Amino acid sequence: MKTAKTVASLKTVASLAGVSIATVSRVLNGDPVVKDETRLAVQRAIKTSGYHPNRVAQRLRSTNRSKKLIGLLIPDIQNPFYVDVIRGIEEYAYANGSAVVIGNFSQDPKREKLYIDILRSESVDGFIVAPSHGKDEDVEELINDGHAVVCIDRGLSNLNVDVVKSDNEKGAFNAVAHLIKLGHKRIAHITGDPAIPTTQERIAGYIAAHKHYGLRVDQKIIKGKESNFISGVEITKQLLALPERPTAIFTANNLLTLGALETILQQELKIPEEIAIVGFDDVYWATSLNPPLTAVRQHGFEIGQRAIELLYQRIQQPDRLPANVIVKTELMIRRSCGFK
Amino acid sequence: MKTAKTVASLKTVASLAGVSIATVSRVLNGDPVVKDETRLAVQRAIKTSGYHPNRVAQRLRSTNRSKKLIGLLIPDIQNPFYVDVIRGIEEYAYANGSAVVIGNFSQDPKREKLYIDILRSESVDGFIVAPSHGKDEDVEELINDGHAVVCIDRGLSNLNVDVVKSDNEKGAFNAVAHLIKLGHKRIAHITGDPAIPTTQERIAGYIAAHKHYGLRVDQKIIKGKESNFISGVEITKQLLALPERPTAIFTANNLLTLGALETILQQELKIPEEIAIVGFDDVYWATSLNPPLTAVRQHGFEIGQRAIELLYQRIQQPDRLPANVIVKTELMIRRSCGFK
DNA sequence: ATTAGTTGTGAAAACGTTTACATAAATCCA
DNA sequence: TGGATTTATGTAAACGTTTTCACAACTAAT
Repeated sequence: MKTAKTVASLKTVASLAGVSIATVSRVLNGDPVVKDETRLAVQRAIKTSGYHPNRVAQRLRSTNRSKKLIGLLIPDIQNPFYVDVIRGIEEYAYANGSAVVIGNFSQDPKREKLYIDILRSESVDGFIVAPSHGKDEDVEELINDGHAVVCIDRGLSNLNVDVVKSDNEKGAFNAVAHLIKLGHKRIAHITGDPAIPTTQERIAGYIAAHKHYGLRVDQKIIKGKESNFISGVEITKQLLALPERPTAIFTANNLLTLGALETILQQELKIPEEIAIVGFDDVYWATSLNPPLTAVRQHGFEIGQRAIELLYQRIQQPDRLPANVIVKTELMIRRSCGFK
Repeated sequence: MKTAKTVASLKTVASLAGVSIATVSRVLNGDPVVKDETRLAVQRAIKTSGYHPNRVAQRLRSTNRSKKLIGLLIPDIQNPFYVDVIRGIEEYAYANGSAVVIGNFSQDPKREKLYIDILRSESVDGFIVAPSHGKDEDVEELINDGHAVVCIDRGLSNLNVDVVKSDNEKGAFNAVAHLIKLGHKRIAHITGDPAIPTTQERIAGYIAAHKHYGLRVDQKIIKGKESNFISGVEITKQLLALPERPTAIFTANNLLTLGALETILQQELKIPEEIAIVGFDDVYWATSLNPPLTAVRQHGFEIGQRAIELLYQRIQQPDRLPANVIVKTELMIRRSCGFK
């Protein structure tokens, strides 16, 4: 027969040590007031009973928490960028005895809302969110209700909030500048979902690079619909069918890059001789591609770390002015753009 | 000034509706005993007060939970296979109003233990675990203490427990058989960490295929140290340096595959003409590789789904006999092995 | 020897639920 | 009409903590 052992509680420990539960609680929380003798007795009782504090009861009772529970809302767990972010957050949480609840809402605002509700009623101590869009009312409400919230990857247009994100414009600028310096004159840009702020920033970087190097911008080869693989395939097809075909493509994220690569491969075009490519998002398999992919590296791990640091701060002083952390990107130059 | 609004509780709703908290609770839980009139009044009060049940209090009080909290222990969140598993679990959880707490322990048993402790004291309703090794005492203890546990990817040697995993041996068999049928006679196998059960099963499949087709097994070209990228690089180098070089490599997971690919690329060997490759783990970027990768597909999403289904069952009837679910694999034939 | 202060501990309330039990009101049947 | 039954609701305990307050036992000061 399998029955759940009744786990040791404060009461168990208290009677074992011959003290009240209050005293046990004091020992657990390191209250210096308890006599050394009692402390030892209690500690012994804790050991022998195998007591572990019940975090649920702790969370219900106290507002002043050291072992935190963090809610994390991720738009797409399949995207390796977010996986890096998660790892950064999780590393820090682990080091501080905190736990992380992850909700992966797959870019679906309805699902995002459900998760917010769940996490709220789990009374998590704070949220880290990549809002599904710039005007995300559910996240706004969360903040207005006094919850600690840090945004990653994208901010909120209506509200001043802690944000940690990449320097998207600069990253795009560098990528395109690299192509221009290699002699490319006709560079297409496959953008992500135009509704997402990062998309716009990357477009801005693309244009800025053209301006900076005195190259004309052709709006017809800046195209994008959604931020996924399919969209990458479709738009690459359109671009490759153009009478005046671009010599290079700059893709706005790793899924678009994959779509582009697959299409180029199918049409048996040589990279970089016939078409060069540089992508936003460096991924761990970029060096195993043939040829290895030149890519804009976002420091996802660091973004995650900064986000949770900010969140801890925000929990401690809710009135601190919102911070805006911009994390640098890095252009990883490999062979997919060719050499000069 | 930013102060947390005091959220509505049963008490708020009760006084608003002019009933007792017990009645409100009954309405919330769909108890048919309440009069329609009162039910309506209460529902109105719930609406206007914006009440959401506090899951922490619910969890503290009752043992009979419908909205579950599931603890998920993942060895390596960077591995896309586990990401698929997570998605499967999470999809089901979402559909049932449950939440998932993820702990990513990065193959570190100490970290695994910490997470188990945390999740335990968060009183999660059940655990889904990929044990860090076959004799995982922490997981065993969990089960012995009466918790609901389902293992994925690997079982427990000492204990009979619900397990969901791929048919590793068959998958490996098919991959190697495919190579043999294409005419390869000297096929190397880069294995994962020999301590992990799946590694052994895949080796068994490799050998079985050789036996089945009357091919001699050369133990010298079955090599492996760890299950990571570095190991893939190292062992591929050794294999390629062999006087009698293999014509094909079968890699035991996606990270090893990447290591192998990078090495082959660096040595400028042509795939599949000079060296063919087939990998365990199909990944979403396999079709964008040049050439596209032939791979054994594990149905991670389904594995996740089956696991959480089993977990729900186990929670409801703790004494049910442990199930052992084997999920089929599928060989995705692409161009990295060449054509006949 | 009395008072004042200090030190260590316990009793009890509170957090927001669920639920066993009690009870008031309404209905039934003889 | 009156007792038994049913129906709907309320009261209060319990879950495992934290925390306020009270208090007993000392110690120190007069």
